[in-house]
Amino acid sequence: MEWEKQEQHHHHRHHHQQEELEQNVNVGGNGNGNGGVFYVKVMTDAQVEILRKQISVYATICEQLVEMHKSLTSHQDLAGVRLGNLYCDPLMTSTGHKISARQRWTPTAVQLQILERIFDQGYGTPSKQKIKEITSDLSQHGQISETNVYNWFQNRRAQSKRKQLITTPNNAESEVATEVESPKDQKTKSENFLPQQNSASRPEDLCFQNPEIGSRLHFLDQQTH
Amino acid sequence: MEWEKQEQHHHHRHHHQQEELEQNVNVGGNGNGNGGVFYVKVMTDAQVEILRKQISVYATICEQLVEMHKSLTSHQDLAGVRLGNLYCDPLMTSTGHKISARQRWTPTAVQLQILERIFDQGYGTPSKQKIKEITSDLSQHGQISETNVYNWFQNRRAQSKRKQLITTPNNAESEVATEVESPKDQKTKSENFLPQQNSASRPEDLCFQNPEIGSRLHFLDQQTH
DNA sequence: GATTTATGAATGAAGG
DNA sequence: CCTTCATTCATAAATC
Repeated sequence: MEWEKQEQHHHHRHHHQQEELEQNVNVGGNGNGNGGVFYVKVMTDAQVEILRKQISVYATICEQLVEMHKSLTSHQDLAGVRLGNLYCDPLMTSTGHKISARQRWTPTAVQLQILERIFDQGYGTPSKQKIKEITSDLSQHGQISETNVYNWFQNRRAQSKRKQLITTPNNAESEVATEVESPKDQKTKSENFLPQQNSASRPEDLCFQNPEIGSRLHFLDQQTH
Repeated sequence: MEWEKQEQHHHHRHHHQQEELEQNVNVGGNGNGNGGVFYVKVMTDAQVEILRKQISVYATICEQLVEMHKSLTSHQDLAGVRLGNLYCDPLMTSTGHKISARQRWTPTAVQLQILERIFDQGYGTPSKQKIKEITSDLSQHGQISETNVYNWFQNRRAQSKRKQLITTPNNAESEVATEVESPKDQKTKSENFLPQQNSASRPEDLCFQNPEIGSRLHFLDQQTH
């Protein structure tokens, strides 16, 4: 749609508010020259649809929250928390064919959270003894081995380091179309969505540190009522 | 900000899709006198980006709610709930599933050509220095980052390898039940079953794999079917 | 425009 | 630790 096309034109622009103002003037000033106020739709249907889609995802997350609460409070240490009617295929096909099992460990949400917490506490790679403890703890929340834990810390640290390297080194936002990337993300030619800018726009920051954005939150409240 | 002001002008409207459509017609019909329908860009890029940020904030809030809930419901062994310091990329759930859209890099034709040429020269994964050079070169032909280049080579090599395996099934294996992974076969994700509770405890999976998502704003009606 | 395919990206694991 | 590879997931692009 038109917005996408324009996005192309703005590949190298900066996402500053000044431009927002300018463009807003354009919108308001288009059409006839009379100074009269007419009502324009402020979002296209497609845009609204995108919005709706995303919001519905969050809605579902909230729903899942409820489900999870029920599950966890009713049988907390059950091996499998059944969320809704997830596709939890029992392990067999009708033909008795070999089914490929997931061959690598995948941390459960709870495990991940715990791991992250430990990681954030700042100690480096845990000692072997520590690993054992952690593994023991985590095994309450799913299959896990010491090797898994060890690898996880190794990889987590590497990831952290990498991110820092990419985020830190250049501060040169000076001139020409510095479409600076955040760690991994690329946006480039966005067709459906808006360019995700650098880490400055991390919602965490916005949410907990940037009062301005925070105050804008109620917009969505309006939308969803 | 501007956009909010516009919102003010429309305070009387409801946020229903039908009305969106109607208003769209209005937009098309106003302005200059020609009877043709023209479309104006109704949100500036900056405005849309702000919106995106807001959504992103909600994404984070939802995620943290989920995390918090997990903590509260399974915290027997946990000291306290730390919401703020969770590792979480703003745009992703803790499981790495993307919530709000983040565009992924797509190589331009020229970039692709160059990359292929370098790849064909046979050297393996370029060194970091090489990566930098390549990235630098390619950036003349479009948005790109070193990570993109690195990933590209990784994936390209893997692809090459896969193809070789497939086109060289020399040794006639006992064809009975050994359906080797064909390149398209990798989508059989629903075959994850495993005795672990992994998949079952990840609400996010459900969220994003549910095809019903996307059209409705029904908050808690979402899963009732 | 729904479904399928190709591929960018994320990450667990292995090797050094 | 670092690098590399294998696997997986999400999605852009292609196809129907």
